Amino acid sequence: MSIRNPSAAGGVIDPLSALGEVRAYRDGAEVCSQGGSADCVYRVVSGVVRTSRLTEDGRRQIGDFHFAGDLLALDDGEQHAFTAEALGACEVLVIRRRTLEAQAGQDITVAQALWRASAERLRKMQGHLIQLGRKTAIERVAAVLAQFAEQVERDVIDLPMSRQDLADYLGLTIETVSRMISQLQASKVIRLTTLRQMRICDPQALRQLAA
Amino acid sequence: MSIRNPSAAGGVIDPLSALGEVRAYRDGAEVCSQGGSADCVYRVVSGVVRTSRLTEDGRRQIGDFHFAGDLLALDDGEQHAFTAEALGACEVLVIRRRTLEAQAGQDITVAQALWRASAERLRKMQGHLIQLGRKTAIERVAAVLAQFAEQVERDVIDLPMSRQDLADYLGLTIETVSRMISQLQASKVIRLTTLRQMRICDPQALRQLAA
DNA sequence: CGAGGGGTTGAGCCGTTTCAAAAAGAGTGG
DNA sequence: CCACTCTTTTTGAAACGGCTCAACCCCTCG
Repeated sequence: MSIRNPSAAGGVIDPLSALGEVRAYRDGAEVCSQGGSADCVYRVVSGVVRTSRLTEDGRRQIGDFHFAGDLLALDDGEQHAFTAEALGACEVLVIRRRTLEAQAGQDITVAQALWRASAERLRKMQGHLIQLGRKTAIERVAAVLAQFAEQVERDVIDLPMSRQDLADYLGLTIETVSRMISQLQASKVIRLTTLRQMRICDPQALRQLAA
Repeated sequence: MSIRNPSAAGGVIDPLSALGEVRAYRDGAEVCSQGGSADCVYRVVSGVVRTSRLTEDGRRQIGDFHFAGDLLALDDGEQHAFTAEALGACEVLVIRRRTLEAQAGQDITVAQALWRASAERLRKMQGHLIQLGRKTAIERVAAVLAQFAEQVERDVIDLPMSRQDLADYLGLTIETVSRMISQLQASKVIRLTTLRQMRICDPQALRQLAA
């Protein structure tokens, strides 16, 4: 979530950062590719990374938007199940999987960090599952906006992703997302300042709509 | 998935079974409850367990159907995010979370088993996510049936769950699930022997439909 | 035999998608 | 700074897939 450096927060040296190198990615750059051999694990240092998966016939589902501190590709076996791409400029800590596994075998704090990170991903994914399975369009859009607002702890949120990205995250079409945003604006719950920035005018109403 | 005892397969003694006790549950019995304090982790020994989550207004989403060997509640923090219930008679290995964490701190094989189990859940959940976000009703139903058939490696599959369970797993209504099953039967892809048992007549067509 | 619970089927409705076009930005070169 | 183009977003109208509501069926059980 929004924890920048979970381990450092407890006064402990972050056990992961020493295991890999930080790489910079520019907007749209591919961090790893679906189907590619999964020999690395990633942690977002700065910026936002989107993970997505393509079906054979071209339908896309976005797994999540990952912010600083989030670990990626924990779930992969032989091959990456997801493509990860930078939304805007990003820095990502890249760790070789073998290095990480070796370290997890020696260092308990590493093993626990991995387990905890996996558990957090699982929890987030469960929420996503309910969104897609049981919520209406307006609920999904309201929920994702509320989530972003909570993450930055502000009423003004910047959207690093396109409407298409939002649609593919929410299991909707771009048109439906656009309509829901317009609807939220019409009912004075939010107000767009630019296409990619909005102000939550009525956070309570937004949470209510998110159900 | 269908791995009965991943560790024993490699000739190693299963590191988890010694850490808890096996309990028996009868049909419909609750293994753990959403919102209840998450002080245990579970592994299905025999039978099928369904995990589900209820929204405040009563909508239900089933997370998964868990078969022998599957670990449950790995994802939970303070409270269980899901309710787990027995579908038919079940045996479940119940392990205290504190015991497990302590053991994971000492025994690398335990820590790795946990990580691997989490990774597997994560992967399975990603598939589920695409189903809910991007697939049509017929594709979802075909996919879950194909999945069951693959699991038991037979063309005759027993459904331990009700139509309502299937609907809540697939993000559909009971009527739609029923219609899709009828449709599959009309097109000779499957054939119901009883309400809860069917024969896959054309496995290839089923996979095709699952997309 | 009657009651009750799951499952199926039908008709009509509604929310989301689809297709199409206009509007608003963003980027480029003069 | 303005014209021009290209892309993204918004809006509109119509079609469609899945949902809702309701009746019916089929078992099981008492």
